[in-house]
Amino acid sequence: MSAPPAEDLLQQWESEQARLRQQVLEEDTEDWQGSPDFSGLERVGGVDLSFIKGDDVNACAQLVVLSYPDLQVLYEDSQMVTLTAPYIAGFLAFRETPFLLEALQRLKKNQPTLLPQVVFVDGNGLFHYREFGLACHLGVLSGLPCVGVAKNLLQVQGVNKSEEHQSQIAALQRGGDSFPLIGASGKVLGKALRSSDKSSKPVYVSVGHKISLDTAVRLTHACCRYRVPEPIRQCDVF
DNA sequence: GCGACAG
DNA sequence: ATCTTGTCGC
Repeated sequence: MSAPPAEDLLQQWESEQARLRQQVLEEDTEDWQGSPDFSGLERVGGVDLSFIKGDDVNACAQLVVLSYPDLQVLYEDSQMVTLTAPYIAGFLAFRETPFLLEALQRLKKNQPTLLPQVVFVDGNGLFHYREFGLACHLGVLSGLPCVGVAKNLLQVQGVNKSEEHQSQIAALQRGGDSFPLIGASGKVLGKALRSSDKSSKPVYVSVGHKISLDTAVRLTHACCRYRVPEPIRQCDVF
C-alpha cells in the first residue's frame, strides 16, 4: 500500500537536517540550568504522539506542562491529527514535528504564561545518524530548550547492543548512574541513564537544543518517578 | 542475502 | 507507535 520513499525526498530531508543542524545550541543557555537544584525552573513540558491499533495515519498529539519540582499537571492539550509523512528511522521529525509545534503554538497563543521552560521529547536529539534527531528539530523550530529521551537504542556511529554495551548497562547501580554514548569521531553524543532505582533498562538521553548534555541528564533524572520522565509519561494518561 | 530500523 | 494476561516481586 505504501510506496517506497522517493530517493530525492530523502535527500531533500537530509539537506534540511544539515541546514537546521547548524542552529543547534549544545550548551546551557538559561540561568536555571546552572543551579544545582534548578532554582528558577518552574515548568517542564512533554510532547508525544499516540496511535491506535493498526492506524498509522491518525494520531493524538499531546502536550503537557508540569510544575517543577512537584511535577503536578498545569496544562494538558490533546488534538487528533492526520499524519502525512511515513515513519522512517532517522527522519522521525518530518512525521511528528509539525503537530508538536502546533500544540506549542496553541499554548503560546492561549496561555503564554504556562509555556514550559524546557521540553522533553520522545526520541533522540544529537544521538542520531546525522546528529539531528526529533528533539533537535523541535528545539530549533520552537526556540525552546529540548531534551531527547529515547526508550530504545538507536544504533548509530558504531554504538550498538554489544556485550560491552550490555555490561555497561549492568554496571548502572542506582538511579542517576549513566555512561556516555560515544560516536565514531569520539564525540559524546548522548548518555545511557538509569532513570530510577527500580528500572534496570536505561533510557537514552541526548541534547535537543539550548541545554548541555550533563544538565539534560541531571534534569531527566530529576523528572523521573518511573522509567520514563514524568512529562512524557503523563502524555499517555490524558 | 542479512541485519537494522528513535516513534 | 500499538496489539495483550498473567505473573513474579517488593
